[in-house]
Amino acid sequence: MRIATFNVAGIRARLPRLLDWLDSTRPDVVCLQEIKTVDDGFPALEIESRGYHCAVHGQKGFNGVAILSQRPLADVRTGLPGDDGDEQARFIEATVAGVRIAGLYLPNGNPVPGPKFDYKLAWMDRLIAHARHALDSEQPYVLAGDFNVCPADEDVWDPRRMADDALCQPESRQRFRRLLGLGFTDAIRAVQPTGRAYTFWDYQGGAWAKDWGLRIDHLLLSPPAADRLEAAGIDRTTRALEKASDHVPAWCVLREP
DNA sequence: ATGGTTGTGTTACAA
Repeated sequence: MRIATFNVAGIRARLPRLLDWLDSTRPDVVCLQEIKTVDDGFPALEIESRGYHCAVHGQKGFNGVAILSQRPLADVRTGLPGDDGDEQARFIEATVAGVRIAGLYLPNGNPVPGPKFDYKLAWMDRLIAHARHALDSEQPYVLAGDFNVCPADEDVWDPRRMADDALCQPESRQRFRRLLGLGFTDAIRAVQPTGRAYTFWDYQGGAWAKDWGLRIDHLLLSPPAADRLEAAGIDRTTRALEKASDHVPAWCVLREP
């Protein structure tokens, strides 16, 4: 089963690129972030015409997540538990062929310090609590999405210039490490333990041309999921296309049981 | 030097 995550930065602007990529790579499941539209604005017909079911958790103008799957999506849940007052559409979860898959768009958190950074850390605490609960099941569990966290300095084009950024703060990294401490495996680092594996290049300042990137899109696998890990990678070349997202897809392949 | 780019949905805001 090939599972991918892709921050599209606006589903309507990105639809041609997304459809081309679906046709050429044919992932079984795709977690999308930053669709930036309400449920009714999601181009479900076009995506269904490529053979994908859609589960959507949208929001007007900002955020918004979705899961696409060639096989039917079961037990869809939307919203991260732990704060009934949280209106931001950043979390969706569904089961495909016995694998529980969460698609998440973690808050950016800039500027630091401030209320947005406080919200990021609180959101990560809720994610840790939810993930710990999900691990109680023997069911394979995958957390896939834009985590807005660079786990280590080698995931940053220039750690000194990014030192004040919310994506690189010790508090953000500590919470990411706490997820790994629960037993999750970082799929990309499992196949490529060191070196550059960027998934994001800013639109500004010619970042792509200079390879000024960040690794912030991740797939975390529970132990029963990691046992089935066969391959993982990053579709770097999509960043060079016309009308590209500032993120590229990251993916992993789990052996069929 | 407080810049630069993109998307959404109106012309400000988030990333």
